[in-house]
Amino acid sequence: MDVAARNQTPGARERILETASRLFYRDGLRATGVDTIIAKSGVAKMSFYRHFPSKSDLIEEFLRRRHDRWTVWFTKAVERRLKKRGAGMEVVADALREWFAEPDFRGCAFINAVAETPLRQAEQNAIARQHKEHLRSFLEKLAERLSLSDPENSAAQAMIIIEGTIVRAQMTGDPEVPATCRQLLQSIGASSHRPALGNAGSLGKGRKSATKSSRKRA
Amino acid sequence: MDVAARNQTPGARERILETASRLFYRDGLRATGVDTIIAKSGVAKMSFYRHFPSKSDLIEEFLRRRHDRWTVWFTKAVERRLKKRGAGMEVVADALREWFAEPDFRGCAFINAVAETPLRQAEQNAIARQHKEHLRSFLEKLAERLSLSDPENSAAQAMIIIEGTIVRAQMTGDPEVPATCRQLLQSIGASSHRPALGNAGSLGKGRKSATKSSRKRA
DNA sequence: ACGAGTGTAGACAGACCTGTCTGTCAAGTG
DNA sequence: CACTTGACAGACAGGTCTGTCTACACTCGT
Repeated sequence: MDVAARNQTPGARERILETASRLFYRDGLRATGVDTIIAKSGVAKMSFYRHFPSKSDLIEEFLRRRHDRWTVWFTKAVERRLKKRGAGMEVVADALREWFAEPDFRGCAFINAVAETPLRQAEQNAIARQHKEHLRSFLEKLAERLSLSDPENSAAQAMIIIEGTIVRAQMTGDPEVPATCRQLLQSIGASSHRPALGNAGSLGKGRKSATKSSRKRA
Repeated sequence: MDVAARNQTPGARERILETASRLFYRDGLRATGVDTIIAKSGVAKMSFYRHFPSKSDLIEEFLRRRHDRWTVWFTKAVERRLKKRGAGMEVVADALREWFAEPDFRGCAFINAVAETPLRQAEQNAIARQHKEHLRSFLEKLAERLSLSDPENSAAQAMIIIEGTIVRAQMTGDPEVPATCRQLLQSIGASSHRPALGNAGSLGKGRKSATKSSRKRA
């Protein structure tokens, strides 16, 4: 029996994961009980525990899956907009706007996960951190491609702006948030980029040693 | 019996609130049960329910209290640094650094509260939103005092940067985060401010109508 | 035909959760 | 002294949570 053969039906595992993803994101990890997931996905309890030995396993799988899907979507959304001539880091804001417009948007699943997880639960927090590091790395490469000054610092700035934008969108619901995000993103790493505006300095080589970020964590 | 007479002892209510504040912030709202709070604050169950008819009431009181205390601390921390000649919006980053250095720092209690609260719990979310609106308003007045261009827009930018900084500090623990925040804050509303660097435009009057933020919410 | 794998249905255990209730004690006040 | 007020101690109810277990059905490949 090959791999293709066993995946012909939607399957219990898939239904569980789909339901769990929706509920975990909408209501929170802790607020969603396994009984609810089992009932809503129309599955037997033993089927649930056959596929996921514990709720934690399901949560971790949910986070990994969410990382995969979100990253694929985000990368495409950015790359698509990047094709336009003269496009820069600010296209990220437009991608985010698209995300925020989804009717069930409730912030970043990873920020939310960390927010409701005590420090002792190591695994969940680790997955969330990895997701963010992945995003940061993507932005650093993007900064390089765009010939921004100091890609590492530019990525660090972009991360702050992006996280802030997501949180603001979640908490206020204000539709102006992506526009403000766009302004901010346009201002980073602007030294060797788009010489038309030509305002060098002021950012990226600010006072004191602003870019000693090579050695991290004390 | 006047008001002064009944508040002579530390009291059960105070102990409950103190314990709850610590546990709610450290472990999350949902992860902290009333039994634990009652046990750790050395109080009888009925004393607890006399002062707080339900757990929700305690949570709301916790949030209101946290808002009061944090706001007092933050205002002072900013005002103190603002006295220095030439100080601008970036002093906020230094205040945040001070906060992040606290050993039990685990992000913003209000972001965390919203993150773990399903949309249907209106009251908690409302208090959190009010807290953020209060902060935004403070920043707008600050922007005015500093003669930044478009105070409303400057405050909107600052909010994104601040929220992002808090989330980054919480998720990565990277001690460089406040420095990056500082760079970003220095770049906002820079048109009529600190003419030495003199890089006008590029921000605040970016492409399209970036500052139509007067009409909010659709 | 048979066994392995996957599924459903639902009882059950044991922990934990919020909230109620009874009863005792000590300090302050008329 | 009698009485009120606030606090303590802890049993209890009723619900929900995670996770286990038994029993039965269907579909494969061999």
